[in-house]
Amino acid sequence: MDRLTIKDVARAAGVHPATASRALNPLLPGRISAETTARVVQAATELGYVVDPVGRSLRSRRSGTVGVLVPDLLNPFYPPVVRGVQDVLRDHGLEALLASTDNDVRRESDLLEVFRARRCDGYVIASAGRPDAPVAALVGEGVPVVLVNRLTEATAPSVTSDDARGIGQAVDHLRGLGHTAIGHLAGPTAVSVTAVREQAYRAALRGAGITPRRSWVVRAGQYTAAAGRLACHKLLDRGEVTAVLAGNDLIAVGCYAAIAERGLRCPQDVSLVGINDMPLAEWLRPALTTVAIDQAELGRQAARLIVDRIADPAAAVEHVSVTTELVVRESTAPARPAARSSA
Amino acid sequence: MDRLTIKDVARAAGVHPATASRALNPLLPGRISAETTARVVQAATELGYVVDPVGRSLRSRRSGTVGVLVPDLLNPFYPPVVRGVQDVLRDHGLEALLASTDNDVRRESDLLEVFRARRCDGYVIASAGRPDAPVAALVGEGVPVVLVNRLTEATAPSVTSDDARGIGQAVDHLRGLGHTAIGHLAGPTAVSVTAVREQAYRAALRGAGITPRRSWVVRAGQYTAAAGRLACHKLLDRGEVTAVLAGNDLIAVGCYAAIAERGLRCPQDVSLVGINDMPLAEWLRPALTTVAIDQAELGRQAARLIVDRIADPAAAVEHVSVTTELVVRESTAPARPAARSSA
DNA sequence: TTGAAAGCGCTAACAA
DNA sequence: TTGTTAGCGCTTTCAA
Repeated sequence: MDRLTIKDVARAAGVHPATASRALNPLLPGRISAETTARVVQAATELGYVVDPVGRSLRSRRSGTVGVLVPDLLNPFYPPVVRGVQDVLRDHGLEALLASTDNDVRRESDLLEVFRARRCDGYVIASAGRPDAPVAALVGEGVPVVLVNRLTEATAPSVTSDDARGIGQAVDHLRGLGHTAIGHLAGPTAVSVTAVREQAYRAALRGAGITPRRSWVVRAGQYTAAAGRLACHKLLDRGEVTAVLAGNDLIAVGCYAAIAERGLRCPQDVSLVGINDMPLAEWLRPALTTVAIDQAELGRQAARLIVDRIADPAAAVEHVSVTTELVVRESTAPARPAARSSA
Repeated sequence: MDRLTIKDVARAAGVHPATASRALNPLLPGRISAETTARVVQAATELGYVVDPVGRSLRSRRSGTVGVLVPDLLNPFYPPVVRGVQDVLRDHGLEALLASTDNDVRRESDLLEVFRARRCDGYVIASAGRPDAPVAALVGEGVPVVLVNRLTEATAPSVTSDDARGIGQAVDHLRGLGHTAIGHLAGPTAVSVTAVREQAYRAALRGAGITPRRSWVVRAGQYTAAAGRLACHKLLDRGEVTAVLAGNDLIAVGCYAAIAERGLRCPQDVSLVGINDMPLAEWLRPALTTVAIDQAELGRQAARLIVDRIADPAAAVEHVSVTTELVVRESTAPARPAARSSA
């Protein structure tokens, strides 16, 4: 017993294969009578026919496939994004091809090559590099591309989280607790959200009537707990701040360790705020106060945009912003009258 | 400027397209002279030709694609597995199609349907359900399938982690610290590793000269921190155990919360051991003692097996076991002379 | 609205 | 070892 083809369906319905094909693709030009369509659809259903995407793809030059590129699948930020993308794509009969670039531009361009060979209809690119040549080339050729959480290039649609809003809330929250010396552990400069968050942090401080100092910002080499731990030690060595805004939750995780290693307590001695609200954030002790980003929503919006773009590559370039919200848990507390941290 | 085809390469090399095709696929029957091969390869390289997988797939009935099914991409256990799979597949010129079943058998069979339509050359199935119909059907049809961390069906190759080894080490470790009442928070019965771990736990206790009691085992409804917290409360309510072996690290995360909520301390009052050594395990406070499973290795081995199986579907069915190792951190300590836990 | 014919890019089968 | 031929399954012309 071999695989069913459109010919089998056509024969069963008593029509030409081309007619059957058209009946099963109702949106395409060349409409078929309701009767015929019904007959074909019934035949297809009864036989259990499913189109062969390979044959279709070869002829139609569409693959029903979207290439999804993330910088690091091991970072808990991305799986929910991917999930959101897949859910929406599936609703539109599209499949996601997923790959992780490991923050490597060379690898990114290799993977794009592979995707292109497979004739992806579009691309969702969340790899966090600054504007880079391969992606720019793609966009330049008019291939449908949606950027997620990347420095917005006006030429491609994008989805970003409105980090500034949540960071503003975080700073206000800390200010309300009496903190006036608030540090920031920024991520690596190679990642575009880093700059966004750092600027939002400075703006929020000013908005709260605090003049940010250079010495309050320490750069973590990566968005990892290990890098966060080191950076936090550096920041606390300076003995100025009573609260820390970590560049993301993984960096915050490193802060817990650094704070404890110095014999300090969170939140009594140092208040800590993360960004992302990753799955385990509420389970840390103390539970992490953090700027929640709805990652799945980022993914869903990205999928929506790419679906639109595939349907009409010439449509206006849309930029979507997903709102963020401070989630207050246990890692923030009123500032001590006198900071206990300095040497 | 259109896409390059094999005809372009053939023309440039002065040979027939079929010859060019063969030259670029050295493993296939019908060997080509070294000279010709060199000429073709050079032409292909110079022109920047890459085969069109769609055309190839239609003709050869191979897709260069492996369907990878995981139960839940949001569970930190799986991303490293996926990563391992992808790395090895890529070395063999194969791509992974990835999907998450959400522990839903219905969804699993839908996804397999999609994969089959795309003519995957093989399947790596890590969805954790007990032996189920769709997968059994696949195996029955002789389609290359590799099972990861599932109840071994002798008919399909499989990769499992040797949980018994690490669990044995964990129990010995606790015994050595003076614990004799060691509880276990088992996962849901629907997941096949649950039974494996529970049995290993009982066997290890007996091996350590301890008679396991029924009341020492509580079942968590899911492999999540929330379920672990509830189950841990139940276990501690019984006031018997001084140490807990959690069914996995997520369950262990819930235990931290439960222990703290009862005014107990880990590890002074209750020792805790997890299973998996997930990325954040070492960053929890206290750092989690856990049975490390090399998830990426699970993935790599699975990929190796599926590659072999695709090459020779009739080859002997191989079962690979990946070793586990106890990682001692800070969540385990000597048993207190008198347990402080009971009411 | 439907049918006829052609061909997407590639490689398997056969022939030389 | 290489060339010839044909066709994988589908959809898109073009014609009726």
